[in-house]
Amino acid sequence: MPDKLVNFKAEFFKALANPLRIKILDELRTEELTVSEIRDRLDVELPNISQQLAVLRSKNLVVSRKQGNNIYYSCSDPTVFRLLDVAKEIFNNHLIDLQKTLNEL
Amino acid sequence: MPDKLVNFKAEFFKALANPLRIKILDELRTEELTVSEIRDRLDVELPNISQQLAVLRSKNLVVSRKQGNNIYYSCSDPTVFRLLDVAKEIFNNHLIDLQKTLNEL
DNA sequence: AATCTACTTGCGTAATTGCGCAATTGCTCT
DNA sequence: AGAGCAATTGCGCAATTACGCAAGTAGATT
Repeated sequence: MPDKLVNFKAEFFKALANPLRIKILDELRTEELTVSEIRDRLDVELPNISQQLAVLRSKNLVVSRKQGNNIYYSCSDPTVFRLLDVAKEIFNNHLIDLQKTLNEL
Repeated sequence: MPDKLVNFKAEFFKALANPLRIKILDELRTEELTVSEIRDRLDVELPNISQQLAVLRSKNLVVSRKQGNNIYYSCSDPTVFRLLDVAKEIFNNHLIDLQKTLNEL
């Protein structure tokens, strides 16, 4: 695997390696939202949201669009949600394994 | 999304958020390998490999099996590779977007 | 032009991470 | 028992990160 690709992946996963950023992305699954709307939904301080959005922006995970007084954020590539879904699948697999282990006791 | 799941995902992506760990996982795509074999393939200090394997182990991304003098590592859930593949896909999408932007200039 | 709104940036602190090096553990085989 | 090999652990340092708070910016509205 070429180094460029490996580093991209690492940077990419780093961007996802934070609960708040995952929650933000999840809010953007179906709609475009302003920073304040995200704040209201997640009940987190505005600067914190803004900062994590900046991280997501820098890794091109979200794009922003200014309209009037607001900045609307949306996900730039819906493929990202597949990552979240696969992660959930792995989570479920772990639960199943755990259950199997418990049943064997 | 429940907090348990969000945190799991964050922890999980954190485990993937490192070039060396990604390289290690990629080596384990097709075969079970000892720590020394991984070291030889990636040309990295042994303690470093061992440390990153410990991270992967703690997040249940790999499992180990002792045989004779060696410890064999393998990936516990091949679903993980789907994550790496989706990440590559996103990487490619970015490249395509970049190219489009360049062509428009 | 002054004010308001929406958002971003800067700063400080505490916590985490990667990695090089040395020391140690745990097996295996004489 | 002890030599030898494979792997892990501990330690120290530099770098990064999250997040709370305060200050700053930019465009809209009066």
